[in-house]
Formats: sequence, C-alpha cells, structure tokens
Amino acid sequence: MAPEATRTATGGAPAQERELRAQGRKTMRKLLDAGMTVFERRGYHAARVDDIVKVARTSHGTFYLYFANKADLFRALVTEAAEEMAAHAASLGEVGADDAGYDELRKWLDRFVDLYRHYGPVVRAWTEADVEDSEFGRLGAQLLGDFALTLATRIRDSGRSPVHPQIAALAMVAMIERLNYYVLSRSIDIDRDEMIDTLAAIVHVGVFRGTARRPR
Amino acid sequence: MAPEATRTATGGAPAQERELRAQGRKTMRKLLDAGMTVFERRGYHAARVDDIVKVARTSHGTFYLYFANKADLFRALVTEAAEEMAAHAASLGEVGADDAGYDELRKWLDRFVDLYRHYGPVVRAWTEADVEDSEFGRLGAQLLGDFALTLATRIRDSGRSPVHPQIAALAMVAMIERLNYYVLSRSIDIDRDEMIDTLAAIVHVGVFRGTARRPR
Amino acid sequence: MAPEATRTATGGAPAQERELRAQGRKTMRKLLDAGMTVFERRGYHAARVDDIVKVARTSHGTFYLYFANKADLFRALVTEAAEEMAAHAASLGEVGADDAGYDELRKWLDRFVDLYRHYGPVVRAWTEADVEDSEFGRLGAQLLGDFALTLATRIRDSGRSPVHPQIAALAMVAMIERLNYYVLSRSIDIDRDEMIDTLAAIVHVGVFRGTARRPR
Amino acid sequence: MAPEATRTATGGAPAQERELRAQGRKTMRKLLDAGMTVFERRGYHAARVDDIVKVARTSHGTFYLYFANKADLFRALVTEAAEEMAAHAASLGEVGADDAGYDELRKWLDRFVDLYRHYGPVVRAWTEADVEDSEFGRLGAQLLGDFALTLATRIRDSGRSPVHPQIAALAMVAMIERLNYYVLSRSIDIDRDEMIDTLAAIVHVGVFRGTARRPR
DNA sequence: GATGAATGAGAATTCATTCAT
DNA sequence: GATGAATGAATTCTCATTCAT
Repeated sequence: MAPEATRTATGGAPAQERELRAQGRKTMRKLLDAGMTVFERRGYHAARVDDIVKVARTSHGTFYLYFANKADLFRALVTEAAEEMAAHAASLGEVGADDAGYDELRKWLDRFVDLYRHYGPVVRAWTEADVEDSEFGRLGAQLLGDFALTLATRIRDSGRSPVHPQIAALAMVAMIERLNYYVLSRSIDIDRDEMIDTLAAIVHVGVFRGTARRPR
Repeated sequence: MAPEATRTATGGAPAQERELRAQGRKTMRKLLDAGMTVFERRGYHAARVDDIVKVARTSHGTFYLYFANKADLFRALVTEAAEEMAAHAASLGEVGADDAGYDELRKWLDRFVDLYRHYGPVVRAWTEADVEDSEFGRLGAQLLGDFALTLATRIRDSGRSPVHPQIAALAMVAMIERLNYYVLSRSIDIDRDEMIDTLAAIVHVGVFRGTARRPR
Repeated sequence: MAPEATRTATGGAPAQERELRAQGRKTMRKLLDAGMTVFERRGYHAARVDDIVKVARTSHGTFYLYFANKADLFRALVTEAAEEMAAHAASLGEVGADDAGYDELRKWLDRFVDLYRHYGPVVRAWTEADVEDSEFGRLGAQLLGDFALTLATRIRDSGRSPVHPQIAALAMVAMIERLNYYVLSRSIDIDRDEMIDTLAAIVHVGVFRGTARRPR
Repeated sequence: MAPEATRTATGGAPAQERELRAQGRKTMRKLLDAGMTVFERRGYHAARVDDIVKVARTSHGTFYLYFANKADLFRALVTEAAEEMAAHAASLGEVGADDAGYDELRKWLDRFVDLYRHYGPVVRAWTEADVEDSEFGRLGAQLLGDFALTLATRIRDSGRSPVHPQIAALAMVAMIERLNYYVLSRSIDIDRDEMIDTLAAIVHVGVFRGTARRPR
C-alpha cells in the first residue's frame, strides 16, 4: 500500500464546481505535485504561485482555474496527508511488554517513516503556515489530537504504564515526528534502521514498560 | 537565575557600528522586546517591520537605526536564545538509574520548560524562518548539534543504555522541544508538573534504563 | 536612415527570460520611450519609476515585468544609443585637406547632430548616472574609446596633422559632444548650420590642417 | 596664486546669520572640504549628508548649524569655483597668429588645467545637479556665458578668424572642459604636457588661424 | 481550456531634516 | 557649539489575483 495508491486529490474550490475531464485532472495533478515540490524547497510562505506554475509548466491563469489561491492548493495537499496519517495512527495494534509488542511497535514506526518521507514536505510547510492561518492550525490540532488519542488508548490498554497516557501519547508523537523532521530537513545522517530501532526501544521501554531484551 | 538576568542584547548590524548611549540602548531593547512579541503573535514571515515598530512605539526610521532589517533583529533574538539554551544543555549532571538520577533529570527538565516558555516564540519562529533562510538553518543545526552532543555524552556515560546514544539524544531533544511546542502553540491544556513528570519518566526509563519507582 | 529605423530594443533582464508577443513588445517599447522622455525631463537620478509608468500609461507592476529596475531600462536605452553612435563614428571617410575633405567632415557632423538630437537625453543622463554606477562608466568609456579610435585613425591617415592623433581625437569628441550638449540643455540659441560650419572649420583646419577656403 | 589662496568660503545660509568664531570657521571649512571629497566620490545626487558628516568627523546636527541643506553647501562650493573660473577666463591676453600668440594660449590653458584639477569635482557634480535644479542651471549658464564671452572677444579681436566668434568660443570651452573631464573621470592616461600642446595647437590654428610652426 | 499581460495593494528601505540633551 | 536620536515622507519592488485573447 504505497502512499501513491490512495491519492485522493480532491482539488481546490474552483475545480469542484466543474466536471473535470482527463486533461483537466492531469493538469490539476501537475499543479499538486508542483506545489509539493515548491513547498518542500521554500516552505509555505516563500512559495510563490509563480514558482508552482513554472514547475508545473503551466500559466498563472491556469492555476486559478483549479485552485482559488495558494492556500487552497495547500489545503488539498494537507488533507491528503492528514487522511493518510490518521489512517496510519489507527493501524497500531496492541503493544505487549514482550517481543511481540516490540515488533508491533517497530513495524508501525517503520511504516510511519515511509509516510513521513512522502508527506514530510507538507507536514513541515504546515507547521510554518500554521502560525498565522488558524484554518491550518485547526486542521493540524485535529490531526494531532486523533493521532494522540489512538496512541493514548493503546497505552492505557497496555495497563502497565505508570505514566499519564495522554501526555505520554503526545510526547511519543512529538518525538517521532520531530526526529524524522530533523533527519529530513537538516540532512542529519542517521541510519534508517538504527533510528527506528532506537525509537522503538525508547517507546517500548519508556512508555509501554517493555521488558524484552533489546533486539539486534 | 531568571532568563532576563543574562540578556546580552548584542544588537543588529547598524547598531554595532556606533556606540550607543543609554537612550539608544533602551530603544534597542524596546525593539527587541517588541520583536519577541510580534514574532510570537504572527510568526516570522507574517511579522512586518511595521508591527514591531508599532508595538515598540517608535518610527520606521528608528528601526533601521538599530537593525538592518527584520532578519537582523531576529538574528539578535535567536542568538540570545541559542546561548541560553546551549548553556542549559551543558548543565545536565550525571543521570544514574536510581532516584537521584531521576531527580537530576527532572530538575533539568523543569528548568528547560521555563526557558522554553521564555524563548519559545523565538524557537517557533525560528523553525519557520529556517525553511528559506539557510543562515538560520545553520544556526539551528548548530544549536541542535550542541544540545544533542551534551546529552549523548550523558547517555554514554551512564553506561547502561542499550540504545544508540546520539540517536537517542536527538530523539530526546525532539520529544522535549516538540511537546513544549504543542503545549504552548496549540494551547493544549496539560498540567505543567504532570508534563515534566511524564517526560522525566519516559526518558529515565526509556533512555537511561532507570529503575526507580515512579515518583509522586 | 533615420534613427528609428534601426531601433533594436533589446529589453531588460526580465523581458529576456520570456518570449514576448506583439502586445508585450508594444508595452516594452512604450516603456522605453517613456523612459527617454522622463530621463530627458528630469535626468537620471530624479527620474522615478513612477514618472515613467505614468508617461507610459501603465502600472507599476507592468514596469517590473519588463525591466528589473530603473537602471535596467536605462541600460537598454544606453545600449541602443551606443550602438548607433559607434556605427556613426565608423562612417567617417577619408578627410583630405581640400574642399572634398571639408565636405566629408561636414556631412559627418551633420549626421552626428541628428543623432545627438535623438539620443542626447540618453547621453546626458548617462553622464549623470556615470558618477556612481561603474557599469555605466564602463559602457561610456568603451563608447568613448571606440569613437576616438576611429577618429584617431582618420587623423593619422591624413598624414598631415602635427598633433597627437589620439589626444586630438578625444579633443574633437569632447568639443563636438559638449557643444551639442550646451546647445540642447541650456537652450542656447545657435543656428544649426552655423554651428556645423564652425565645428567643421575648426576641426578641418585645426586637426586636419585643411587649407580650403572657408565655405559659404 | 594657488587656488587655496583665494578661498572665500562664504558659507551657507545659517552660518551667515551668526558670527563665527575661530572654531566655527574651522568646522565650516571641514564640512566644505568633506563635501568636495564626497561630491567627487559619489556625485551630487548620491552624496548623502551622512557621508559628508562622516568624512568631516562631525554630527548631523552640526551640519545644519552651518548649512541649510545639501544644496546650500554645494552652492558655496560652486560659487567659489565659479569665481575662480571667471577670473581665469578674463586673464587670457591677446592671441596673435605668431609664436607669441601660441605661447599666451598655452600658458592660459596650462593654468586652466590646474584650476580644473582642483575644482573638477565641483564642476562635474554641477553638471549632474544641473539637470533638475534650475538654480544650479542658471549659475552654470552664467559661468559658461561669461567664459565664452571673454573668449569670443579675443577671437573677434584677433580679426583673423573666419569662424563665428561666439560659436567658436563655446566650442573651445566645450573642448577644453570636456577633455579635462574625460581625463580626470575616466582615468584616461594622457601626458599633461602633450594634452596642453594638442589643445593649444588645435585652438591656435583652428580658431585663431595661427601660422606658427608646431612647437616641441 | 489555456495563456500571457496587466494590475495595485502592501511591505521594505532610505535619507534629509528636526529635536532634546 | 556640538551631538546622538528620532522622524516620516518618498520610493522601490514584489506578488497574489484578475483580465482579454
């Protein structure tokens, strides 16, 4: 289940008022992809419609045929990312104190890293856009909430953790998201498997009071 | 030792070419404080020089008497913050597996939360500015590096941790910084002490393999 | 062969990155012409982009669609003028000591006066811009050099002149250019033909050691 | 009779309303000299009061104690220069067709080159300021007129010249002034004596119908 | 559907001049 | 007399958005 498979590409406001044919859908996709590229390169604020349009090899006029404005395109990307992330959060199974629990956790983290590698640019630009635009803030808060809620449930279910489940869940999200961010944005050179091992070990022992021998 | 005590207020480029008298230094401080306020409110990008000037109750021209531009003022703030943060990182003592180790960790976190409450606006705006301006990126990467290095040393010194010290250190920073960020920016309502307890517990057990009974 | 015939209208930096259609080229021409008008009226420094835009009956934004800034537009005008001037310098034929030599010289001067009447505004603004902007200085020095070189060759070829050919050539340029400048800028009231006669006579006798009877 | 000897240093408007003591006069002279330096370096427009004040090692406030504004200081310099120039123009004696005439002309030119080397910066900035500010334009037109009138009289007096005396006089001024300008501003490398010889030869033969053998 | 051209509000920056000490 | 500080009008330039073809 590669991220690409589920791309919904809802499209912006103007596009939803019209029927899109094959060509139209293609143009819209080009713009979305270009947006991704540009937001990654320059962040949300510094990204200009002009940049996006150039990368997509279309014109200014065309852009506004599909999206109401820059925020509209961004919202489409963010929504796509948020849905994938939320789905992923829910996919974490029971995390026992034993090796099986560790494995479940590790597998889940592994998948997260994939997702983040794909949607990272959006998530990062999001953090940035967030500050002023309360709309993105709300979207983000909700995603964060959903994400943390699922984890909190798993922590509480484990019945072992002496820590505050909600806070611990948020702390976990913080650690996982931000470490990935550091690695991607600062080009810190960390071995992917080692990173996942470390995260899994800290979370399993620190949050789920795992007792399994450290693997590898 | 409140943060205010050590404020160095280096000042921007134009201010460093002149020697400032009392009044000048006062005005510069007003501008720095106003910058803090505005960056907090609107983030780095959305902050306009005009906003800062209004908050500081000075004129446009005056601003440029002390700082070359918005980035220059921000750099002054960032430098101030970075110095404090780095100093704090270095202040973490040995973290044993016992209660004393836990206490050391908790005390250190407690102090961090204070610092972050003060400099948070800067750190957050920093993350945002970072994307385009590589200068801030470098400053940030360096601070992150310094911070993580100190922690990695403590982890390695503890001799107990089966996790990769450098990665674990980065993960710790990520968790601590980001959880504070969530709390401050999303106005998530978490009790300060509980948050510190939780962070201390996760790190002590997860990273330092602490064995102490959960306090409280 | 009126000056208008050869207008190349190279255009400024931004315009060269796109390909212009008919409308675009027209707008660019409007801006160039407006620039000429405004530089003539107020000189290089006092000319504001706003003035140019008003004369061209376009908007501010449009200006920057075609030129990077005032200097960029000016450079386009200067280049145009420099090319014409250089071509004209090269068109001076052999100048003998007899009446034919005088006639050649006079014809050439006559044409120069036409050219200068057209490009004078640019040349004058150039002198002014020159002081600070070394780029224009270089362009000007080169044009001056080209111009003088051609004349120096003619002087040397004449074989009669006891004066230093290069210095004499520069002196000629100085006299011709500056007298035209005085006449145009100070609105000194001199009869065009008399001016040309006088210049021709001085140069023919003073530089080429002409022996022809004074014409008219 | 070096230029320095006759410096009148009239001073700007504000200075004339007060009595100046020794210190005051010294400060004013510092500002005038600094103005000269800065106008030479950057031209009239680009020269900022700030530059002048820095070179003079005084403050902004002090500047306005002596001059009403930038133009006021410039006017003081220009007046000084204009007086010297006018006096020099008048000093040209009778120019005969023989060697003595040539010598008179040459001596006069020699002195002019000295003067121009000193006041050149002012004259050049003047040309530039002239474009917009009609006050300087008038001053310049008057100087030019005075200068040319004197020469025209000498030309007419010589009784030999078949050229139009007034036009020829203007042409002479143009040539002399501009060649010096080229040499000073473009740092064209011409031997001073050769330049004077050439100018003298062209003018003597071309304007005064001199018959003397070319000297040197 | 698509495109190049045009627009203008908004933000940054400079610098001559005035002011308070 | 002298000075550093403050001011704000004037300009330049950018870029999201609309328009005409």
